[in-house]
Amino acid sequence: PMNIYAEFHVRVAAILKRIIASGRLPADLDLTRFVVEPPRDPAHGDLAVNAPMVYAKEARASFANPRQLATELAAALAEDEDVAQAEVAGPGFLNIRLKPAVFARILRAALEQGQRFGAGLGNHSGQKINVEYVSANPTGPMHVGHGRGAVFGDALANLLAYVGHDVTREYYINDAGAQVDVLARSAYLRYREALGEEIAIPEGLYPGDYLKPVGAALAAEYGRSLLGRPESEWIDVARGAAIAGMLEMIRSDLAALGITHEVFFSERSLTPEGKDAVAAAIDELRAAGLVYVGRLPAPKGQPSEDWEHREQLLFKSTAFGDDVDRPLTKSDGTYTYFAADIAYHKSKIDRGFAIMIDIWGADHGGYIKRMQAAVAALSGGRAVLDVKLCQLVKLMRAGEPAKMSKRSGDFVTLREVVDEVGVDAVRFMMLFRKNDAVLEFDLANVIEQSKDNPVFYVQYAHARGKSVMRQARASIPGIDLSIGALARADLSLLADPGEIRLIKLIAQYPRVIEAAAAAHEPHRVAFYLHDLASDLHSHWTRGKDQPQLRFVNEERRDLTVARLALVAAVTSILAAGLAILGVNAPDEMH
RNA sequence: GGCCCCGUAGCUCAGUGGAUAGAGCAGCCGCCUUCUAAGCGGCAGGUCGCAGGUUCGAGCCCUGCCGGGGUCGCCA
Repeated sequence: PMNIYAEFHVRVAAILKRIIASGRLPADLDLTRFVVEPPRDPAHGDLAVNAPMVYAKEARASFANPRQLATELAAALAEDEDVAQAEVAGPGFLNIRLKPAVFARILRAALEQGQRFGAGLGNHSGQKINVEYVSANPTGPMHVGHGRGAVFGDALANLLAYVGHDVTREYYINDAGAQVDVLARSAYLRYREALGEEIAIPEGLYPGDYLKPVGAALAAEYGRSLLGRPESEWIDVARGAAIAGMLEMIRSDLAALGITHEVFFSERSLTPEGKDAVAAAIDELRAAGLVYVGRLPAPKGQPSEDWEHREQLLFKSTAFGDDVDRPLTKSDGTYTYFAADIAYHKSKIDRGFAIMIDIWGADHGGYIKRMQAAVAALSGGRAVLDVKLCQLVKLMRAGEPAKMSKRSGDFVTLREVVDEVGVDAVRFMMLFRKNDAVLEFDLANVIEQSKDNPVFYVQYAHARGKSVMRQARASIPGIDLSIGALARADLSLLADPGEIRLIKLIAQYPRVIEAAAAAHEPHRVAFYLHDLASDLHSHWTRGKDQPQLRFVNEERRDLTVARLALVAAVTSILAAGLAILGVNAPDEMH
């Protein structure tokens, strides 16, 4: 754990507490309100503290203005053994310049902690988090939109695990409802086809040929025994085989993306076909007075002709901030998807998860409030649900849009994209954007091996770092580049602005990780890695015009070891960050 | 009509309430007898959709508009 910004937040808070003890600041001052952060302009120093301005109002009684409070803080910080200079700037900023030894310490920590640098920060030790992602319906292959949610959820789970949470990765199988019966009928047609019949897939069934293997398997297992029978006699068999086949396909698609889940949770197991946990969940809500029979107002705007005003079983989600109460049963008396989802989230709560994160497609945005309402109701407010919406993916090829539609049977599948451009490109590009922004994904661009392609750019920086290490071993026989030797290097030799820039960026890594994890935003890691790669490439190239800046200097073994310590730290962080994103960090490019 | 997301350079997008709003692409000008030029440097490019408000301070928070997308019982 080596977050210099967090460390100094503690130290500044300690000074503020002393001022509070002296009676010149109120006792109830909220010490979480100020921040210690890297200043935007590096010329301002290493750390910027805004506490004097944040507490200007509370300080007014004892301090004439924020600058005066800043001056007192600066005087106290000047005593800190890590501080080279603390000065007041602007309206009341406190700018801190750190001693070089601090950065040497951070660099050593990065080297020695390796893939654990910046990990396990904060107080997350073992806190259980459930991350539910993908949850594509088992009715066909995954498309690129599913892939985005899958990659996002997987990277977020990696990130949360990295900072010390006990993460469970979960997939909710939507294997109940009418859609899987449609799937079963489609599979039955493929079964007949497998037995030699000429078939046509009618409108409304799934036309994709991915059901052919299911049909063939049914034919192999049941022969002609299911032919000519009423649907009621074969639908359970066909459904079971089709769901199993589709799940196998989806798991394989996910495996190709490097994604595995610990838990696959069946919706069907919750419904009356299973243990009917839905009834139990509804009973629990009813006991809390949150379930009633009533009528919903018709939707405003475009009036729907088939709207039928009638009574239905409703959950009082408005008691938790939802816009209207939500139905638990359909007109035929069966449960809504929402009712089953309530039972599912109750299961998560019962399994001890106080923090749940669901990754959904953007078309489910209107569903968030009711689900959070249900979680609040079921947990008595002790559990929280954060829902991350992934916007759609516009799949392009050299500027031309590529169509995709779940039911068309001829859309571009996720698997095809992964096979074409590789898992690294797919994962990185999907994480190189905020989850709630529409993603334009150009197949032609992401396989380009140039700086236009951020995946390649970051991977190349890693390979370049490794290459420098190889080069040093080759040109300086007997040089010791073990972690121990690098950590013992005289890091005060690193004085070039380009080197210092890299060291300071390394120092920010733990902070970036912590912030990304707290905000549930893995894309911040991707952007940070891009910045770090950029600084490494930049400094590397400087050695072209100024040979004295090159990492490897055969005349100066001590300097070389110090510089390689820097390179090794950068390389290590690139590898650690890429691992969080689930992207490979190659030792050389081909 | 209600709710949710988006609106930042010509394009694609970053930007945890802080100081002079950043990057990549596209455009223009440069750098390969080299630790991999698969790279780097520079120039140019902005009423942060509009208008109010909160704040010492707003691209960020609040309200209202405008534009784009999503969604609104009996799909999941």
